[in-house]
Amino acid sequence: MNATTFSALAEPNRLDIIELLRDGPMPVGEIADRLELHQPQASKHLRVLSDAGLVEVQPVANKRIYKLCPQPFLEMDEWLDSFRRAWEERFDRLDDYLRELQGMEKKPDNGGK
Amino acid sequence: MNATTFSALAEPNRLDIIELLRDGPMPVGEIADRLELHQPQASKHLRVLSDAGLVEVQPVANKRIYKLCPQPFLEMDEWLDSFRRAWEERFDRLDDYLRELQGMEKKPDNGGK
DNA sequence: TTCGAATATTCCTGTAAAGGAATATCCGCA
DNA sequence: TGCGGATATTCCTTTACAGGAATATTCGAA
Repeated sequence: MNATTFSALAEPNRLDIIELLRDGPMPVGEIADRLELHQPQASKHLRVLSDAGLVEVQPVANKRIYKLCPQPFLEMDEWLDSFRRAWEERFDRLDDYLRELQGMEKKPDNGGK
Repeated sequence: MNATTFSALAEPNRLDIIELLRDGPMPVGEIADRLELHQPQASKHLRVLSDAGLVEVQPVANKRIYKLCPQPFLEMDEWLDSFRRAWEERFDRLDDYLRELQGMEKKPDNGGK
C-alpha cells in the first residue's frame, strides 16, 4: 500500500472531489462550482489526484472530464483485507504480547501450572 | 469519511507503524527499533496516530503498548463500499455525462419515451 | 487566423509538519 | 525518596504544500 494514495486523500477538498466524482465523471468547471472552489485550485487538486492515479482525464470538446480510477480503491480494499484477517485471529491480543514478555524473561516454564 | 484518517496515514513512517501493529500490540521501543526510527520520532508519530483514533495505548509497567483501533478501518471499509456500489451501476459511464450534456442543450423532453 | 470558453500553470506568501537534539516526565523498585 | 528504564515533549530549522492572483495554454467555431 502506497502512502501517496493517502496523501492525495488527506486534503479535505480533494477528498470532496473524489466523493463528488463517485456520482459520475465531471468537467473541471462543474467540480469547482459544486465545491465552491476557484477554478485554479480545482485544477491543482485534480493534478495531484491524477498524479496519484486516483483520477483520469478525458478531453471532450474544450472540456476535460475527470473520472475516478478503480485501481487505487481496489488496492485499498486489499490492504484493509490484511487487517480484517489480522483482526479475526489476534485482534485485541494484548495478552499475547504479555505472554511474550514473560517468555523473554528468566521465568522458566512452570509446566503450565 | 474523515480526511484526518488519511492524513495520519499519509506519512510513510506512520503507515509503516500501522502495518507493523497489524501483527499485534507493541511497545514504543520495539516499534522504533524495528522501523529504525529514533524514539522521539516514533513517539511523535504515535501521537498523531493516536489523535486520529487509529491506535490506542495501554500502559504495562513502565512500558506503553500501542495497538490498532478497529473503527477507522471499518469506516474506511464502508467508505470504499460506497464506491464499489457506484462502480457497479455507473462505473465508466462517460456516455452518461455526454448524454447529460445533450439534455442540457436545446434537446426537448421527449416524454420519457 | 482570431476569439472566447475552459482549463492549466506560474509566482508568491503563509503555514503546517517532519526530523534532530536536548530535556522533561512517568513509573516501579531498592 | 532517589534511581534508571521507557517514553513524551519542547525547541529549532527546513521543507512541502495550500490558497490567491495573474497569466498561459488549449481547442472549437466563425
